[in-house]
Amino acid sequence: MENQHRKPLNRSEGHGGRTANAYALADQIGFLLRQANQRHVAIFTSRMNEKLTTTQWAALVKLRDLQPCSQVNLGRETAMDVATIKGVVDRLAKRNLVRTAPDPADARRLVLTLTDEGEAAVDRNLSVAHDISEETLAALSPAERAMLGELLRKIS
Amino acid sequence: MENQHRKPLNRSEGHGGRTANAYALADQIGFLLRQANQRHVAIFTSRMNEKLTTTQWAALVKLRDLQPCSQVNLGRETAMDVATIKGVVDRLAKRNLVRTAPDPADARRLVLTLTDEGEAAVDRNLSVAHDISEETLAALSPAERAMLGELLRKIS
DNA sequence: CTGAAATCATTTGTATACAAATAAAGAAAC
DNA sequence: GTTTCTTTATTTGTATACAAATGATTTCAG
Repeated sequence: MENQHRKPLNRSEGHGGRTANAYALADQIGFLLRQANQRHVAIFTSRMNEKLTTTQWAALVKLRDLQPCSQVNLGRETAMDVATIKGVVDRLAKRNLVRTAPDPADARRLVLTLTDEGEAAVDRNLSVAHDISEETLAALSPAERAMLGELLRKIS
Repeated sequence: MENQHRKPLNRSEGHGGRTANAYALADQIGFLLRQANQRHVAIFTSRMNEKLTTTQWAALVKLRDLQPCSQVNLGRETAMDVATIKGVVDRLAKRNLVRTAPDPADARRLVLTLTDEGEAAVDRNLSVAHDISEETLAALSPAERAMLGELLRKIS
């Protein structure tokens, strides 16, 4: 039934010299970013073990490098909003991958560290994570991968 | 307090010849895509009128080109899961920007069209949407923009 | 003509994503 | 020492995002 009975009408043709054809969804950077991200997440979900999500993994890996670390700082380092990192940390703590404790020096703060299970989960999955990035970028040459990284950093 | 008392330990050093330093979150394609997407969404949200979200806008613009169109098809064309497009269409219908009706030829289907208000909202915001993409890509030269688009398509 | 497979839509559940409001605690200014 | 500002964390609400299950309807194979 799709479009079978009705010819598409470019309603804004003639308006201000810019036709509707000038704006194609498939060419918009937002659309391209969303699609690329979705495919990456799908690859991640299908290959990562222990039902870890992309953001849970990011939090674990970053915490391993920064620990001990405050929750707000971990959120900053992993590009997550304060409400988002709260939820991610809660779920990781619930799975006993992360330990939380009050900061003796500053009662406002929550101090995060990886548990032994958390450290082990990171160790076990580093090569998997590497393979995930590899699969996401499989269609690109090494030079193209470097270029993509540079261009994405430029627009972030 | 961050890392003040504890030197970072690269626990996996010596394991299989690949150090933890080989996996830096900030270099991962997933992280870069997520950050670029977040910045784009923030720009979109701050500039788009009528509290339209990126996915609502995508649905409106695509529907304008495809209408009349089934819900499942609109979801496919806008890279949205069947549960997701259902929610997006519900919110647009609730705002009277989209009309839904059963398909006389196929009782399984929901046929979508834009209302007059929906058409008007698209017309009013095409140049805004164009400016949003422009701002997202402002740091890139025309050649870099084309390259980014091509690379993102290759990994989608 | 009948049964199986496929399609479309809805629902439920879980996980982000983030704005905004709120509260507690620490830092800074006076 | 007090007041104001900033920081950290939690909570609430709204919007995706998608897997999985379910039901109705259409299509296809035999």
